Amino acid sequence: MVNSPYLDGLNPPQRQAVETLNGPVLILAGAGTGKTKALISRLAHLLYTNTASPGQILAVTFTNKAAAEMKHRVSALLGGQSVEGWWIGTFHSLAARMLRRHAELVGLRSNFTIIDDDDQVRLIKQVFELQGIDAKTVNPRMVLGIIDKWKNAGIMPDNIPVFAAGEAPQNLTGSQLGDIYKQYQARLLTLNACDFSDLLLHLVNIFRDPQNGVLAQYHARYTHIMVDEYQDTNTIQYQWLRLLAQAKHNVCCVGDDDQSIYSWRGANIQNILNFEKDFPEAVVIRLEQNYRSTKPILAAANGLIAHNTGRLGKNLWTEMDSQELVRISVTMDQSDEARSVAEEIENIQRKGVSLDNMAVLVRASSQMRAFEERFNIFGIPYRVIGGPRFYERMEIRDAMAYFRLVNQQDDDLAFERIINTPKRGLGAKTISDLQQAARKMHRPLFTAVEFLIQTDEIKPSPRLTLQKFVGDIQRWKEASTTLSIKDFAAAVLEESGYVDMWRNDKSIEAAGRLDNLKELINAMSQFDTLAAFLDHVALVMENSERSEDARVTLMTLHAAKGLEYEYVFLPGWEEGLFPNQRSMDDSGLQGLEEERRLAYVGLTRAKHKAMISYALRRQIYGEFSDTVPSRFIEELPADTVNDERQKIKSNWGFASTTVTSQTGWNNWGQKKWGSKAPLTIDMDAIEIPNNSDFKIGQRVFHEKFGYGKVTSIDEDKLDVSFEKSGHKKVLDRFVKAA
DNA sequence: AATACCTGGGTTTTT
DNA sequence: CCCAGGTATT
Repeated sequence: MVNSPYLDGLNPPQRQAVETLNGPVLILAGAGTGKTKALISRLAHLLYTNTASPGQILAVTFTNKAAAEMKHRVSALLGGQSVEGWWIGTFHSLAARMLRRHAELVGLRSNFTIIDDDDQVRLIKQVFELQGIDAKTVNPRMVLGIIDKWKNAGIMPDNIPVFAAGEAPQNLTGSQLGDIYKQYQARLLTLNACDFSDLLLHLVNIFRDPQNGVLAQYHARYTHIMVDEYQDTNTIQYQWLRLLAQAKHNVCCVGDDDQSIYSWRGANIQNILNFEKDFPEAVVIRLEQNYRSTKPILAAANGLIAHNTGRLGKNLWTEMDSQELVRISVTMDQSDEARSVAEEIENIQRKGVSLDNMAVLVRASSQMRAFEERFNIFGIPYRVIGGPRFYERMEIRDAMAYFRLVNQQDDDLAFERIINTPKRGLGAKTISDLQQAARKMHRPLFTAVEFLIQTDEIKPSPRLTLQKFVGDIQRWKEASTTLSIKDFAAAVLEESGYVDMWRNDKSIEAAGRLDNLKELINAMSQFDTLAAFLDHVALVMENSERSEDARVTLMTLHAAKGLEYEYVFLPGWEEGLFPNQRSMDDSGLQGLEEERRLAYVGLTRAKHKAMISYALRRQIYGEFSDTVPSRFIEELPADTVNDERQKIKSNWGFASTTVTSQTGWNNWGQKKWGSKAPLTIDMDAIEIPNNSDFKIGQRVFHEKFGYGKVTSIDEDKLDVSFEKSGHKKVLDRFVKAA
């Protein structure tokens, strides 16, 4: 065999996973067991042994990050060789690439637009209007959610489920929903566009039609298929895979049923079981040695996930001993929680640990604000992953609409978005006239307008404006083929008056928006064609914000999958928040178990130390409510945790009190959580500190805020007027008498 | 047609 | 509480 450095340092099951090149392979790989390493080594092995050439390998990942990582590592393994053009990518990006070649088979043209969720909503609202459905009584997003679920399950408009009377969601009838779905799809075709889920749905439909011979082409092309994060595949993705793999059966899927956290998006753990059914000769390999976390962390995670039923079963182990247990702590409220995390971050940093090695993983993005605020006060640099995204900003979407319309004139959504942005004096009336005319002509808006401006149908003033607009688009279209992408973009934004619109805007955000537009133009320079750039934005949608300096990472648990950090903070472990109430209401025990898997994912991100916390009160929609600690805390084996609440208990010595939970999250919607019986909270475990030893007017010292005078006292909360930091509400245990 | 107020709904998670 | 979208007002 050829030199094979990638085989060094693999443990026996990893090595088996790498060397079993032919036939179906299912790798059940626990967190931190080196599955990516195995997958990448396997890809290298396929090449080194001449089992497959790059063009014959299809490597599918779930996230763009994972795809980028795989490309990067494969390239490194091959001595820096470029992997450009290899079939490594997410389900959606690979599907888009394929669909562009066969678009006409489903009634699209190859330059079809992939619309974002903002446009989806706008489109569905238009469909509502056509059907006389009031968008105020029926939530468009909900309906889109239903349609998307169907799409992810491979359900076409003509075979949607039958709803019993009154059973259909959103107070619509089943036939109404079917009509909406149908019209939505029809509108998409008219716009020469598709939504995200369509990429796979269309392709599966193409594959299923033997007449066109497309599937046979791909069967001949791809000899080996690999899939990462297999537990997160949904039905349509699975169908796509199975169709592609059914000829040669050389398919290798890597997954962990304990990390399945996307069932809400249609992911189906059953796919793991289906795999063994569809490919009965599959070799199943388990990777169980964890190279990431210490024994206490792993024991805590194992103990927690053991509460789930219906697992495939896995026994993760590690050789890494540690005295550092999983810390559990409690704070007064979320800002207190954020402060305590910030302080701990500074403590860890003082020990010489880089901020890059620390992460705060939250259940819901609404939790992030408190941390961002506190990090800003403390001056702790942080990066947010998965927050408001660059490409979702208004100015970026506007700019993109210009580019989209230049690329593809049937894109009415783009047309509508920019026709009067910046203001060109075209009011709602004119625009709705145009829409009506276009509808009558059965033409996209742009084509209709192209025609109308040659007639006297439109009044002189809007006519002139539209003539200019149409001329601009046509000219830019020309420019897009002659100029560099960057110059083209700059020209469009400048000549359209869009940049000027923000230059003339005196609001505070205007400068930031201009910066973002500059950044957009810069980002575009990496692309050869406009189409390539548009695809990138539609499919990747992520901030490529790469900063040199060390930062704490703040993100959701979902976004954290696949990542690892030395120190991991897990705040907000409260009933209702985590496990999330809606998840449990919607999906019952299944929902709870998915939440638990999410907790498992969180814990197993930590290499050295995990720190769980919760707040006694949390503000939801501006209102404070009392919380109950997450059941997951109880589920952690006692010998794996360092429960700091115990210390508080001995310090304050309080009796147990029965609290009837009337507050909780019941202001959130109409739902009340869990309150079958009054909840008994062990007040020993919760800090209600002694009455303050402080008196009004007393001079005190606070670590962060310095010296000040107490102005009022409310139980344990002091109002202090600090000499340097001004008036603050602080907890008495954070100040000393001075 | 452009601005200023107001209301109601939202926060689970994302390719 | 905070935002987007809608309505009222100019």
